[in-house]
Amino acid sequence: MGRPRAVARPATGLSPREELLAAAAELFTVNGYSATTTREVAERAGIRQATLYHYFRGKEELLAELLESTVRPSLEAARLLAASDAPAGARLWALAHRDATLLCTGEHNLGALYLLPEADRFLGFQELRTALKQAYAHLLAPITAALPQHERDLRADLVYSVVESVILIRRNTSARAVEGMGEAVADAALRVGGVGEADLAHLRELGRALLPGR
Amino acid sequence: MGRPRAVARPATGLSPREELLAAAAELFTVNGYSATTTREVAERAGIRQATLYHYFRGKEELLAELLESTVRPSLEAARLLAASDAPAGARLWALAHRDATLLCTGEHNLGALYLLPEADRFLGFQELRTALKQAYAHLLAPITAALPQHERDLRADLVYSVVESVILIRRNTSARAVEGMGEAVADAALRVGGVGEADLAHLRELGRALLPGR
DNA sequence: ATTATCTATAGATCTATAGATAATGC
DNA sequence: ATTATCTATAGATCTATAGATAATGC
Repeated sequence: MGRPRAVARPATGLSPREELLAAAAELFTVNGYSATTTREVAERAGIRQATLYHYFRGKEELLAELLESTVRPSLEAARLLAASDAPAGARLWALAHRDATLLCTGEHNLGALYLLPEADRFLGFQELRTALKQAYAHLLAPITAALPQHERDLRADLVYSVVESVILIRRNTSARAVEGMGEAVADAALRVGGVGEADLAHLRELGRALLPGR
Repeated sequence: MGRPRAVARPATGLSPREELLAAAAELFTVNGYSATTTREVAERAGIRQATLYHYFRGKEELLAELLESTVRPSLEAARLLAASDAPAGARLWALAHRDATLLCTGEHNLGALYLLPEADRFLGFQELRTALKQAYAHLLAPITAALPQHERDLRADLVYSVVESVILIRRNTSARAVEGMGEAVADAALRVGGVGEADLAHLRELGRALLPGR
């Protein structure tokens, strides 16, 4: 109920709030946060600009919600894998696989939100992301145990950003080449971590068994 | 000559044009393009907003210039290495090293400009970047010759984005941990490409000899 | 005369708020 | 009465241009 919309449209099955988030997701990822106006978001969702404020306190709340809801599933996967008793390398492979797959699938390239300069200001999001990064570092630790600390930190950064690079690949190629991306990225993450081909083949086998939906 | 500035400042040795570019570099990389106003850029450079238009046609020209001047040195390195007769793997290592070092050094994290959603619109820049990406793909080709085409393309994307991930690392850690970054990234690029540890040690040796300043 | 700078501002936004309106529910 | 929406708009920008000004050079 409530006053009818000025522009009628076929129902999407989404709530107005969800329609607004979907519209913001598309516009923020493609055009950026500051370049996107509340009017564009609202009209794309089929409502007038002012009505957006019935569902969100402002533009910032839209981005905050998108950022957190995007990183949360990855963090959830990290927590599940932390409980497993498989070798760390296998869990790292599975985490990278799951994460890359999450970043590849989905209507929009939501990971691109992480790259927005504005994302740094959103502390709730940064906290979740730091936790995720630590999960990677923790799983990598046994693999790089022999290296000096400085090298280990660098490896951890590299492994984490190999996974994030899916975002760049998806943007650059603009194709939705999801096929095999999970495995390719998980392999790449372990290779960058310093795992040799023989160990990798073994860990990949174990890692596959840890993937969801099995 | 010309009318004196409203706000006097110690001379920087830079031309007004260069001061404007430096100011824009800092603001665009930290706050983004759309979030940065011409007033902020100008006042940071020590002049009034309107005077910016004496040196640039508009805000877009500032970003266009920064984007192209950032990617050009990498492309230059790629062209020099294309002429070498060292093994492709060694040249790939050297290119990744040079590129990572360029992205790490420098006052601002200029590579972050590549990540701006607005960068896609700048065709001159995109052309240069495509050429650089092709240089990587060309050097990687002999290494992945045995793989099916789809895998090869994916590897090429991964190798290229390992190098670009330096931008993300530099932003995330906010430290200027340049030390060893070139070698770490070049190693990581070859590992992702599928080079084993024994070959890597050899190619690294050859690659070092190709670095500038030797 | 030339030039680098300035002040002032037109015109076009953009965000967020105020308050009206047109539905349904009780 | 409640609520989701609307229209209208205040106030705050922001970009780019017009035209004045204060130097130097000839």
